[in-house]
Amino acid sequence: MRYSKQRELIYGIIKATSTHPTANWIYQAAREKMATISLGTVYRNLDQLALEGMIKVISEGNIARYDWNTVSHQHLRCSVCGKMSDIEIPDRQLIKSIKHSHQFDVEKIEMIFMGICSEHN
Amino acid sequence: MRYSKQRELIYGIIKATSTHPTANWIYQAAREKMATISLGTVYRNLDQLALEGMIKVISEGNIARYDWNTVSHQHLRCSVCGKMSDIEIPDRQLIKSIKHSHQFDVEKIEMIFMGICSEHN
DNA sequence: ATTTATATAGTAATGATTCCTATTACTTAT
DNA sequence: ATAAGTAATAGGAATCATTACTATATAAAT
Repeated sequence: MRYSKQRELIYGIIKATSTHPTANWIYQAAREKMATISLGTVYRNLDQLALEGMIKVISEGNIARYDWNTVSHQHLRCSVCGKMSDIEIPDRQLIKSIKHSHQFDVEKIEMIFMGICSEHN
Repeated sequence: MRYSKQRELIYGIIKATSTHPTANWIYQAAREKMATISLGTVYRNLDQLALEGMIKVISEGNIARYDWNTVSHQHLRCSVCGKMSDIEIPDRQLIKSIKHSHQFDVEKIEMIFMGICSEHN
């Protein structure tokens, strides 16, 4: 993966927000800095950044979201305001017990907790 | 929601499999029994069945899957064979601790454990 | 049986994502 | 510094899942 200013721009945009943006949101933000950037470039770079482990992909409700926070964490999604926030869930014990009970080697966990956030209950 | 033989057919197809099928898979299966059924009908009925709590929707990797098993459970997804299987995860304690730590009322949990199943490790 | 309202088939439209290709721009060797 | 080689880009077309639209059909209520 060699350097490109498009990728630097895209990565910078992701790192500067905590809104877990979609590809299209990132594309719109990128266009304000570089008018000619294309949506395909955004997708390709998101894929590559994810492949290199520099960002995380969250797939929920048939639309991908991207997250600069790559340390193991999960998400709370408020059904009122739609906001997605981070939460750390200890999973060592869980992974171990799944290995025992199902002989399944867990490599990646994606949890989404849907409900009502503190501002809307 | 009034009776229709299309819905009965669709529900029957879902109940008869444990493959966590996609809408298209269900549509193909339905067409073998009723040649004129339309994809829109499949989607509409899946939505309605989910709304009534008769089936569960699993959204993973930008494609929805449907599950007749509506009791709380989660999924293991094998990255080799793609098979998705069920697992029960006790979540009472987890919900309670999220309420405490984040003042967030969890209503629904979706967990996907990606890794290697017992047949491929 | 008639009326009323909901469901359907068929098709068009949308939205997210991927694919394609000619062009551009890093990188490396000269 | 220049040229060659390779990877990345822009722009647009194609694909796939899902939703929307509309005229017709069918279940339910009277």
